[in-house]
Amino acid sequence: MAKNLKMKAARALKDYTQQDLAEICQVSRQTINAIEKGEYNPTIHLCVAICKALDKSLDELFWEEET
Amino acid sequence: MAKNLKMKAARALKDYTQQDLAEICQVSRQTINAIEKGEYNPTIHLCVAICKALDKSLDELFWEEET
DNA sequence: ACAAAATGTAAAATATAGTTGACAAAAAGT
DNA sequence: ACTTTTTGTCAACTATATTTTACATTTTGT
Repeated sequence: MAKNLKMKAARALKDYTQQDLAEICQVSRQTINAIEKGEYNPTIHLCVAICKALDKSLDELFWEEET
Repeated sequence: MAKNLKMKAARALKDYTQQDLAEICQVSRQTINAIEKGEYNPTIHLCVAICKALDKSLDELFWEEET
């Protein structure tokens, strides 16, 4: 899996630390870190929570062009 | 969780059975069934595969308005 | 240079996504 | 009415998302 730089950028735009975002989404900091690093595929529910926290759409942050 | 009727409708529009969609997405028929029934949250990777199979966007099929 | 905050990372545990096989109920075809 | 296809559902299993604890590294602030 590829790194999620779009998510990292959107988080930076909001001036949230990984910890901040984790708390808003009610997951651990490591989970946010792992998603940004592309280490695993989060559930859609978590993706939606992240999108709402960052004021972005699913397509903006999580669409994957490659197979 | 709520039923995913938008996904069911998009599948109907393509004239795919749950089995058809499952094979395209390389998951079991029961998994597709469970997602349409709203029994669990799929991973983003699977959501993207479903969207591609049904020619829909993530926002069209998987955005959740409620918390 | 130093301290504090933020990020990267790893191992062991838990929760839940997804599989497999099997059968019943409902819908569609003839 | 009958047969076939599709869908719903259940139980036991496997794979993996996510947690917790803990520590090292990097970045930021003073």
